[in-house]
Amino acid sequence: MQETLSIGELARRTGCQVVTIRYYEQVGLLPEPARTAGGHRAYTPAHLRQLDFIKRGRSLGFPLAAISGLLNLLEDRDATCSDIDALAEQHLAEVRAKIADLRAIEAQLETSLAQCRHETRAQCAVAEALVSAG
Amino acid sequence: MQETLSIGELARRTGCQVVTIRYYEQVGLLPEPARTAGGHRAYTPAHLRQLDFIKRGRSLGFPLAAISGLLNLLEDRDATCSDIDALAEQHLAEVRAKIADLRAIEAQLETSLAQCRHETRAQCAVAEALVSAG
DNA sequence: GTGCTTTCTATAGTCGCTATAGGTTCAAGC
DNA sequence: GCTTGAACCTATAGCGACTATAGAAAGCAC
Repeated sequence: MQETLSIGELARRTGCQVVTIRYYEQVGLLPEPARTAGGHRAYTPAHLRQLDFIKRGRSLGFPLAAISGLLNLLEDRDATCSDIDALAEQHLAEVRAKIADLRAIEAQLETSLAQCRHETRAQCAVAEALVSAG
Repeated sequence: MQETLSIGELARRTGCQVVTIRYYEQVGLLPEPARTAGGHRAYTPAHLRQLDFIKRGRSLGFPLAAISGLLNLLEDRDATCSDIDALAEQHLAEVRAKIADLRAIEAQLETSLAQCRHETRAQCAVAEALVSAG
């Protein structure tokens, strides 16, 4: 009937790892595929599309739970564009918060490293920043 | 002889959580303290200083392994300032790499959200970015 | 001695995989 | 038909840095 894909082919086409695909199935993110007589997974093109979606979501940093929510929204005929955008907005806010955190860390490390004269260990500015309050 | 601190006091003074302090002991980052007759941990001011150090390292995003390395360097009389700075430089590079990743994600999310007209679900730019290659 | 808070240990869960062990199936070549 | 080697199967444990839970014991004020 339908052409199917082995888990290896699916991995190659999506850029996911085989173990990761099985993991997605285990946590309910990817539906269980049919099996061959020998018990090997036989995926359909629909699985390929869904895994592509998951992969893109992951590359945007969405956690698996959010991707699961997005998949539900896409299947829900009553869901609106705003519902989808709300998830993306929320994620964007988290991404920006992380960037802000990391930039503060970057600035502190830069300052300490710039101040350091690389002379004696006792005067190391990096050590200083860690030992005393700053 | 020496005034000691309970784990709760140590937590309050350092801003760590009690369970986290016990975890640090478990993984060998904080030395095992003496115990009271009843088995409660009795910390010294040296523990307080070390935990403060760990806390500052964590707030700079250093992984526990790096903090362990830094602690060893501080105790090693032969270690130089450059040894310490090398660890910080390496960490700074990792922080910058993460920032770059997150900024790319931020830009993509911003673009999708800006393009979205919030009209029909089928035309949602965010969904579009996830469903089709981009 | 009576409560109440703090502390104790041990275990399991979080997230998103990754690694390992030990076995089975499949596809191609002969 | 048979062999070989790759791909596949399940189950389990590990990563980092905690967090949560349960049930018991200690400590301290009144």
